[in-house]
Amino acid sequence: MEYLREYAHLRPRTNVTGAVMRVRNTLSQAIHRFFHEHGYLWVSTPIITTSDCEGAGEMFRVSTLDLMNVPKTEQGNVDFSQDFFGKEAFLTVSGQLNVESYACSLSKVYTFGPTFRAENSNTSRHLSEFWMVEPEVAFADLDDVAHLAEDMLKYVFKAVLEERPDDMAFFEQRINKDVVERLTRMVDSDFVHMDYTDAIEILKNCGKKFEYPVEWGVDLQSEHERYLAEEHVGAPVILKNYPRDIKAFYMRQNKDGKTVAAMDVLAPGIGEIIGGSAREERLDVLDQRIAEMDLPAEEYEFYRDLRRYGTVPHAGFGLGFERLVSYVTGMQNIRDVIPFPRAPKSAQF
RNA sequence: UCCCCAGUAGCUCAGUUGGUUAGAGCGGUGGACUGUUAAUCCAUGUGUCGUUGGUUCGAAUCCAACCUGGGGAGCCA
Repeated sequence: MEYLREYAHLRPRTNVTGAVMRVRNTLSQAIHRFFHEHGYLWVSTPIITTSDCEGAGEMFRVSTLDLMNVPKTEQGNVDFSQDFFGKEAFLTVSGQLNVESYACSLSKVYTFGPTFRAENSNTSRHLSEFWMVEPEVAFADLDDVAHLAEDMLKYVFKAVLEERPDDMAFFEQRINKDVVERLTRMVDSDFVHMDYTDAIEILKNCGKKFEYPVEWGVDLQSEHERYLAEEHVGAPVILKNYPRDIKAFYMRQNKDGKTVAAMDVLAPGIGEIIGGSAREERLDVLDQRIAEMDLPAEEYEFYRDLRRYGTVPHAGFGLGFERLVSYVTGMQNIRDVIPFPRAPKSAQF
């Protein structure tokens, strides 16, 4: 597979890539169909953004300035007022902040489009350019979107099993023998929902030695997530209500003052496939968080206005589309489930 | 970005106590033979041994840095 990535004329003609791309197509069609049938509107959020504070890591710069001859201000900084948009611009790392605006007017919306992260992530589950599905629901809480995630996953798994049995049989035979069985099992069984606090207890009492010790308040390491999803549950598990200190500023504070209404869906073999939360709709609480985390408040004005002028409780999540394709097909490397993978030091064709 | 492993012929790989002209299989090419069907037989290999530099009388082999890929970790989806 690594070798094939170097040959753009060959890779798409192989049986593996053909099967992956057919399943990928089925999954994306099924996602749109699921949301459409449930009354969601597809909102295409911008790919170019001038907000450098979307909160999810390094961004790619978008500019038409001449790199050999960059205009400078009197202070010697780069003069972005002469750039194409008259200010700094980047490729988006998430449509969430934008789509929240539309959730608060159209109630049930989702984005499905490319996102870009300039992180130096060299792993089999990260891409620099990947597609993300982000539903956002007004008047929903964390449990609502946890169940939405579960329903959506079951719907698209069922669609793949029904529409692509030939390709799934191929993956079962050649890539991963469990791939059909685990999807079939999941379609008609309830997901395990678990509080972070309970997960910590399970990890502490499981008798297994971890390289990183477990304690309430720590971020779960890969080895912990893997134990929960692969050994303890043996299926995707939904973890909820994480400590506030390890999560993003926009997640809704719980009453206990310690945790935040966040959830992750952990899939065996892949890890985090979905990350979501209830959004903090109370302006004073949000401002307090922005201050605590030392974020530039002036960058979040439109986001604050969304609370200031008639606020609405809402929640949503982000699904890494390629991670979903990886899980469904059993393909181990995420670079093999996208037509033209982009990763650090790698952007051929 | 960190740790580990790998990079030798078109492909898959062998080759280290450092030693003369660096190997095999497959493929390719030329020929022979043939009721073949993964044909067979004979012939045929001057390859920046990933890159750059260093150690040495001598480096594919030892050292350093870098590049690319794989596995793991971090970041996250």
